Amino acid sequence: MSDIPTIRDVARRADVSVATVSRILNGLSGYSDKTKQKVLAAIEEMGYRPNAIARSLNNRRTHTIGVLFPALNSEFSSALLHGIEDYAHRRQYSVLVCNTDVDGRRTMNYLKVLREKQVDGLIFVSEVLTDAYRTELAAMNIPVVLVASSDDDPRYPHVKVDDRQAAYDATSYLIGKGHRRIAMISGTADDPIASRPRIEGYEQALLDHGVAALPEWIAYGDFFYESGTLAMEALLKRGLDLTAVFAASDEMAAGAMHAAARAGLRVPEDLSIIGYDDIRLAMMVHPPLTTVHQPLREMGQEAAAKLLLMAESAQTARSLIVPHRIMERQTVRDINEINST
Amino acid sequence: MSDIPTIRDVARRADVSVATVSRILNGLSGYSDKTKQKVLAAIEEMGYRPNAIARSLNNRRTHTIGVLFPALNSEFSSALLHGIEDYAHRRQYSVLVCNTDVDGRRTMNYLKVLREKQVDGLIFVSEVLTDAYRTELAAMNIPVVLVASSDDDPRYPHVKVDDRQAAYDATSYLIGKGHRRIAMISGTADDPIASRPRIEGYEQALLDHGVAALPEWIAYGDFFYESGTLAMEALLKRGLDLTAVFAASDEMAAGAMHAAARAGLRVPEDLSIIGYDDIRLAMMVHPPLTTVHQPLREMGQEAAAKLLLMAESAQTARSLIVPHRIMERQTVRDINEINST
DNA sequence: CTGAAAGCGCTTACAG
DNA sequence: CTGAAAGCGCTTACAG
Repeated sequence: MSDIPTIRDVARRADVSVATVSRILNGLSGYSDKTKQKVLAAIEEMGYRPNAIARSLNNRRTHTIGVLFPALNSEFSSALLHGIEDYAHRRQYSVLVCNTDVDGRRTMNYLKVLREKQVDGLIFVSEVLTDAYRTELAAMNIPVVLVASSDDDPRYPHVKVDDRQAAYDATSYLIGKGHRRIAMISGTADDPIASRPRIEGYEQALLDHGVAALPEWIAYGDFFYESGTLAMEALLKRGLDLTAVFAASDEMAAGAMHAAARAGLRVPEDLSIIGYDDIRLAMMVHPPLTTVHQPLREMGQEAAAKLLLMAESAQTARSLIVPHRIMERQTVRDINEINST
Repeated sequence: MSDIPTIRDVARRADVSVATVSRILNGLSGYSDKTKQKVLAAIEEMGYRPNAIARSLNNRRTHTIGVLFPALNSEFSSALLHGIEDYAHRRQYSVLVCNTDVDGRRTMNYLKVLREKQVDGLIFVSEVLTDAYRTELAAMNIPVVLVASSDDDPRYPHVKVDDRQAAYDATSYLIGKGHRRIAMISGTADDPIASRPRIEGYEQALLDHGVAALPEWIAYGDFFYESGTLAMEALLKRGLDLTAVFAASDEMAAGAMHAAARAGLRVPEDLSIIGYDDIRLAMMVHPPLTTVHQPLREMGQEAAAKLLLMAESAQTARSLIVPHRIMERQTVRDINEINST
């Protein structure tokens, strides 16, 4: 009595075969309306629910996707996850979250688990594929989409902004406001996605406007708040007499604002700061942070959409560069006005 | 050749039965060391990985748990999720995230999906159980743990702080700093977990210190930033001449700080503010927010630990009230000093 | 120490 | 329109 009813129990009760119940459950054809009513009634009475595990064993589809993040506890990740989960749910898929913790071993471990659990697809967030991952992915033979990252292998499409261009635009924006002495707070030096291209965009913008780009104008952090404070302090110590800073993440920008305040600098009166990401934090700091907006939620949705497309049609999706834009708030001062006054 | 190898393929290759391969895979006894080597070699050569779906069908255990959140994109949720995921992973469990979106229908929908997918347990975050949920949960017959919420049913243990006491302590802290004209920004009025007890704690602290607790000193928000700004503005409009505010979430506290600044009030010089949660935002706003610390990450871990205990031992875990504490930063001014100067 | 066989709860040709 | 039966990839008594 306390046993969970199976399709057999339903069949017995409705006095039909399990095949018929299965057909009705799956909306296939091949039964009279009378039979259908009888079966539906039995299902209702018994409180029957199909076992998705058993179903998956036949179908070889679990309607579950895996998402790998390097850091779960950042707004960046949760905004993306929100978008992914949203789309997946709409399409009746579930999402398994994996926190790789910026650690290769944990990623490999997760890949093995996800393989065993037969997920229908995988989304990598902010992670660069190593050869080991590639080997494992090839063996898994399921669709993969990268978010805020990219790979040369066409089998692994990505969804991201044009980081180089976005950094170029952020820097140009500062220049447009009359700034010339612009420093940058970059993320981890060796990150080929979120650091190198942004540095290049920053340098290119300076060069295109006749400003020299010097290494000592760049300080390195790790994208998190504390490192932004440290980087800003380092920059200040160098005595560069700067008027503006471009930070490669909003958290680092907030950290920089903190360091500036501690050094007696007012933002934006004494120092202008522009961030990157436009996570909710940006609008919650004071003054609200001018930053490069990345449509994180949409990026998550797009990535999920591509993944499911690949999972259900076996075709490979195309990469997508989503538009970024400068979100003007109150941390950048226009010095042009001052000069012309 | 491109087919994924199964346990049968391994058995054939190692020239043993599938039963033997299964035993070796599961670390059971009953085979010679020579056989073991042979099988392990075959597994290695073929790149075989057991199919967890098939295994689950036998075991009736999926080693997967579900977590339901009302809002994925808040630091509050992601800190909890981080703790849950962390513990689950250590114990070889996977976690399925569900964003219920403050919407009953979506919760019921998720419960059905999680039931079909045969999760081994469920964690509800910040959600009050309705009768409909209870019915479904009873039918699922799997362990459930509540986080930042609670329920009278002893089958559903919880992990949370003592909200009433925490609010009492926050308010008392303000009083200890010489404040008497203390307003409160509460969360959604009808929330029996995160609103009622905190309001009671606030009022009790006032009363215990001989200060009248009046309804007009309370403004209501929804825990998010924007509502904090609005609530603060409403409070200011009432002309209460207040010196301090207790906000029931850090986001609302940050919003209140914003409104205060816009009204020309300096924090903490003109207005003291204390928040609730101690999410990372609290240390990133300026000045850093004094707040009630909830050990979110640990709460997530504890909840997961209780859930797995229940899932694996069939005993029911006990509820846990975790310790909160006042995290002193820079948004509360001590007026005692001033008065005595 | 080892294997044949039943079974987990479904789906899906196949036959009627 | 309907059912018997094989099969999905494992595990687990049971027998030897």
